[in-house]
Amino acid sequence: MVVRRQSKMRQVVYDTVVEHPVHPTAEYVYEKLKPQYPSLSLGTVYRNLGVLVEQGLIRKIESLDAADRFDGNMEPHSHVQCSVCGSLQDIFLSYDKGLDAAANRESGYAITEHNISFVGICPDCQRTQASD
Amino acid sequence: MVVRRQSKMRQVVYDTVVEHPVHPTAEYVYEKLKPQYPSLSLGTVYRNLGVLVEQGLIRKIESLDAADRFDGNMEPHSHVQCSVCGSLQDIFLSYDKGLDAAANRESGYAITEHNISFVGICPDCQRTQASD
DNA sequence: CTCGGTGCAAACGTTTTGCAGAGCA
DNA sequence: TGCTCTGCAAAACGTTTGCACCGAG
Repeated sequence: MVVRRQSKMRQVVYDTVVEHPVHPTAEYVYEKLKPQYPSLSLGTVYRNLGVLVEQGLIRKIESLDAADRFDGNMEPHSHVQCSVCGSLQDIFLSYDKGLDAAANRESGYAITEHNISFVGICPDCQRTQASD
Repeated sequence: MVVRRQSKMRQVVYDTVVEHPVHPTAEYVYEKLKPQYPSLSLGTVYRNLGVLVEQGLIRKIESLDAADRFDGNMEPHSHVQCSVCGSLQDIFLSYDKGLDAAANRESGYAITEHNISFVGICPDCQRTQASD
């Protein structure tokens, strides 16, 4: 891998992902930083997110939406996404190695990891729907 | 929902998804049908895949690749994708309702479903790598 | 001075959409 | 006839990339 320099932009991109409670999209990171760094470009955000993922500092997670989201919490954990409003939250479950073994038995694939993603309705949207 | 007509194109799109062992992308379905239906357009394939998903006849599944894939098997099951060649295969595991309950306890979301996706290396690629 | 980082804009691959015409019920 | 389906092409969308310049080491 290429040796990376310290970079201001990469640092603030990283901080934004880690600090933000909801796992942000690239677009969100861009919008968030733009006021403070008016010269920032979206390409740089994508480039730095890519570098950070490659360095194992953040993870890319899929979501119901089209856009990728990024997660600064590297502890193994799952996610639940609200099918109504799209909000995404962490779920911490113990990693079940038995699933990998079972999957290997069935498929012959050498399993390296699994991801469990939940779909549901968040507390806020439950309230909103109840009061309809 | 709008009342849908029977449609030849929708039928053949459906058949292609269901019959194909590997879960095809929209592009693949298009390429597969084009020789037999030269006037077919990619827009129609996308539209029909969308309608079929909406009708619950097929599922859209995420993959490591950029393009969505579609799955004509509606039994609840998981998938494993090869991180080397991208091949995708079904995995049948019993649905563990306990996971949904645990996720609900942790997040407060009303869980409607979960998906387990495995990443691994397929038998073919294992052989190829071993012989390197 | 060298090489990585950046901004900008163009390009990319996938998917959606507006429109006018075709065709089933 | 009415309404859905279709082909076509353009556009939308998230993302990547080529380029020239900037700046840290």
